[in-house]
Amino acid sequence: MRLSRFFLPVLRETPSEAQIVSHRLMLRAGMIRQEAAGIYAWLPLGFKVLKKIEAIVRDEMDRAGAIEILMPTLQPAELWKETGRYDAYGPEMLRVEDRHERELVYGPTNEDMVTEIFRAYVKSYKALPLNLYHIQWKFRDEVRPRFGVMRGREFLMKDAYSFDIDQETARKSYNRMYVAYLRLFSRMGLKTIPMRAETGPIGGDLSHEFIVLAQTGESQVYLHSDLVDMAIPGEDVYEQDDLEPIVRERTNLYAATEDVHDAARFEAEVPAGKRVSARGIEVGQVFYFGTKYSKPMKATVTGPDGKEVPIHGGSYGVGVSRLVGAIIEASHDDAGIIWPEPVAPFDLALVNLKPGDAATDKACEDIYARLTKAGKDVLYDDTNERPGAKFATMDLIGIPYQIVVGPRGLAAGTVEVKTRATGAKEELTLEAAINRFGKA
RNA sequence: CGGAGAGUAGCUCAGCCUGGUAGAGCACCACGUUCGGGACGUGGGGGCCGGAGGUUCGAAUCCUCUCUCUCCGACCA
Repeated sequence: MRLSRFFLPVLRETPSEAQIVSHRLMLRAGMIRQEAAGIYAWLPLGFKVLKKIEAIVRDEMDRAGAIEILMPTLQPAELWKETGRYDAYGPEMLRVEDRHERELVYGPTNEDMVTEIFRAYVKSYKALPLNLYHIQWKFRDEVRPRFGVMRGREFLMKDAYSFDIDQETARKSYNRMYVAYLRLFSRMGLKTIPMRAETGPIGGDLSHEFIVLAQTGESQVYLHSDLVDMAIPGEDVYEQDDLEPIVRERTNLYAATEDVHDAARFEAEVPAGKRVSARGIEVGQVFYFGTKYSKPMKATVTGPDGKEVPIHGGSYGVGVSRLVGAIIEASHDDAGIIWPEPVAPFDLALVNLKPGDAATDKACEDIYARLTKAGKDVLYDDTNERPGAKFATMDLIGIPYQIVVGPRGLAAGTVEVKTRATGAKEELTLEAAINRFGKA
């Protein structure tokens, strides 16, 4: 993409409404545009990142054996009345009426609907376990939206729902998602810690929140320091039938958000030198809720013994749009965002320091053409901005690598390759620079 | 939903107290000089001053109502 043809409305000044760093940087980098309180339009740069995150989530869910569907944003109110949540959910749920005066809700979550879909088709235990997920926009009419996309009213969420014949197998499904979450956040360059959590309005009795440690986190968390650098399971982990050991290794160590924090237990279970108290951002949550929905909704299957039993369910959410903010909170510096490579909006930036200079233009076009052909997503800054402004923009939008091409370097036969995260600069020949990134 | 604050140009803000036909910096456009870490000059475009009432000869400015947004708290992926 040529920057001169791209739509990248970067702001030099910080919009006054933004308080936290991720919100400020997302506005400055031209990633989002606020349209109403807690409601954002995604501009090209932000949308690219959102899609990258979504793709990683999807890929990991598929690996873990979940099956993607897509449920609508609007749901009939009857479904919610059937489970009693129409009243239980409160004003946070957006309710609308269509022209026939039928009540609809803009889905804040999908347990009710997915259970309805399940019960319509699945009648035998032989179809289990089953895990259906979708990635869809949700709406929760928060009293006080804030922090940009970190707490919007409209947000993109991946929600998966597992169906099992009994508690024991449901536990396996739960563990599978637990491990999938460890991997999926790690793949985005995030360190997340699973923590015991309250179950909230979703209900149930087994739940963990996945928390990114960040100084600007919204909640206080307490944990055993060994959890921080625990190895992430490899991609072949799903071949194992029983993931309990991996889960147990973590749940044996104390980790809790302040809602469920027990100071006495914390001190009893964690040696003084291992106690960590930090701020965190919740990016995912897993629940096991048993028959909470299957009983009232009569989502039953016939078991091997011929008896009809309600399925045991779990639900598993990832805040996809929130992750964009969370990643920035965890990875930025004074100059701007530092994208982890897997979620970066572009693989690398190519900076032409002197457009109009024949040799510089030619070198840039050459690099651009060859890297693009090699499958790299390159942002080519071919604008007439002054070099300082170009560097500031590139640092702000946080593309992992920059190839800087100018007459001075070319005279010496080199271009500069900069790594955003470390600030490291190398002088390479043009060929060396291309080869550095050109192997697709 | 309680408490606090803000709505004036795309962004950051001044003007309001003490009414008199709307400003600055940045951004944008043109020309020129510049050009390796956010250049400079000259000229230019852009605002029914959130909305509705009211007071007044006259309202961005005073009064009333209303909408929106932000912050702190309680609540949440």
